[in-house]
Amino acid sequence: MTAERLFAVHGYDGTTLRQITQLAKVNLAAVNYHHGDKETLYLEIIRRRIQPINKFRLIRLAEAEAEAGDRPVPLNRLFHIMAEPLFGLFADADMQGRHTARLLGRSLVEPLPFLEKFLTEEFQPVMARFGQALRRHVPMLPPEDFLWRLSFVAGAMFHTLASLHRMKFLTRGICRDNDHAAALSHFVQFATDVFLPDLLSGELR
Amino acid sequence: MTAERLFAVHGYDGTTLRQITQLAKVNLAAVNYHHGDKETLYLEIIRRRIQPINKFRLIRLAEAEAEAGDRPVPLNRLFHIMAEPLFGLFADADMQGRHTARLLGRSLVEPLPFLEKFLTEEFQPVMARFGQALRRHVPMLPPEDFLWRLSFVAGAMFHTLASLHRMKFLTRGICRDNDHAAALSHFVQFATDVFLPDLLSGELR
DNA sequence: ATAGGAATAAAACGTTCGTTTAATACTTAC
DNA sequence: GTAAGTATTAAACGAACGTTTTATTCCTAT
Repeated sequence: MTAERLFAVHGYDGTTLRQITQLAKVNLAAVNYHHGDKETLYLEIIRRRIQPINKFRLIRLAEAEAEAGDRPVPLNRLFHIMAEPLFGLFADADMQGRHTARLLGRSLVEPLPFLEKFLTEEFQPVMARFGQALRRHVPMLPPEDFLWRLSFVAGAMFHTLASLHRMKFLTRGICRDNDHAAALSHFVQFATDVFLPDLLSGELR
Repeated sequence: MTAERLFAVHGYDGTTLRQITQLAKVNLAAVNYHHGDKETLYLEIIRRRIQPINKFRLIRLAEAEAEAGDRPVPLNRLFHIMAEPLFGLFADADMQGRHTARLLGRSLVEPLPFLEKFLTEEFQPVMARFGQALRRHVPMLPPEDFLWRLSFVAGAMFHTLASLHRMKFLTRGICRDNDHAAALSHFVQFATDVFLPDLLSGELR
């Protein structure tokens, strides 16, 4: 979809229906006829991408927990389950996935009022179950500390999704653009380290 | 400034000059008379905030390095120098600082074409010096790994700046809104942990 | 006191926006 | 084959946008 790319690059307000319809070579009125208004179009695009991802994440989480039995799911596996479906978007054969990823990274940070309710409802279940599983690794960490760390890690992921397309520029040529495999493995390692029980017990600092 | 608040909340494209001038009770034409066009206004707002902060950070960095002599500046001090002037914006007596912080967090993530050159020139020197100082703590870490971690930590900081005003919502009431002191101390601890030499040497994992 | 430049104000400029209308083409079913 | 529903198109709508023009007020220096 052309709309997805333009929204990802220029944002909601920065994209016009005329840009979309001209580039996609469809009639302007068609978008209102099929999708209602601009806000609905945007929401449908987001939903079509996010819902399968979150369902998939919940399934993978349940699998991992069943497999782990009484033991907690390993940290790196937890973060892999959460991050892989998102970074995996970049692996699409066409360029579409990376636009999607960028759009998601944007939408999760930009506070579009008409999107807030949907995003909350959509992410609440997966965040709740993920948070529980993660919590088992650091049970005596104060809830506040836990949530600060989780927020930092989430911010790192969102930021990566939104800027993976210009990593080469940001790192002065060292890291490659759209290298989702490297991003995923480095992120999982990074996030795992942030919640290492031995680290957080304070005996290393 | 009213413009700063509106830009911070609704973004560049989502804010109109008419909103700004009506809320600020000034004439619409005055903004074009005094600032040229809308892009210039936005850039001036950003510059007026960022330049003092980056100058201050470079001074603090030089002080810390002089004080440390041959030894590297401690990790937590490095991150404190980088983060404190930004989170410190929330400490302004009026509400202005937190809008500024949110605006910066937004601007550093949203790719506004007319801003890119300025931001690059503005942040390149401080990032270069800071990167060097940080590098001394993990000299054998491959440059790629180093930059990935640095990118994650930067993303965490930007995201925190842009969303500190709704931490209570995001943490379901556990963390408070606009708690810049907690944000700073938790972030410094977090970032320090991410670059702990003992951690990165791999012997803990 | 007054001329001249700087700031403010009101009004209008031309564009572009999202959306709607109204007419036409296409598809499907009987 | 034709009627009914569905999809596409061109054109127009009113509103809002950033910016400019023109007129007026304010300030300052001689």
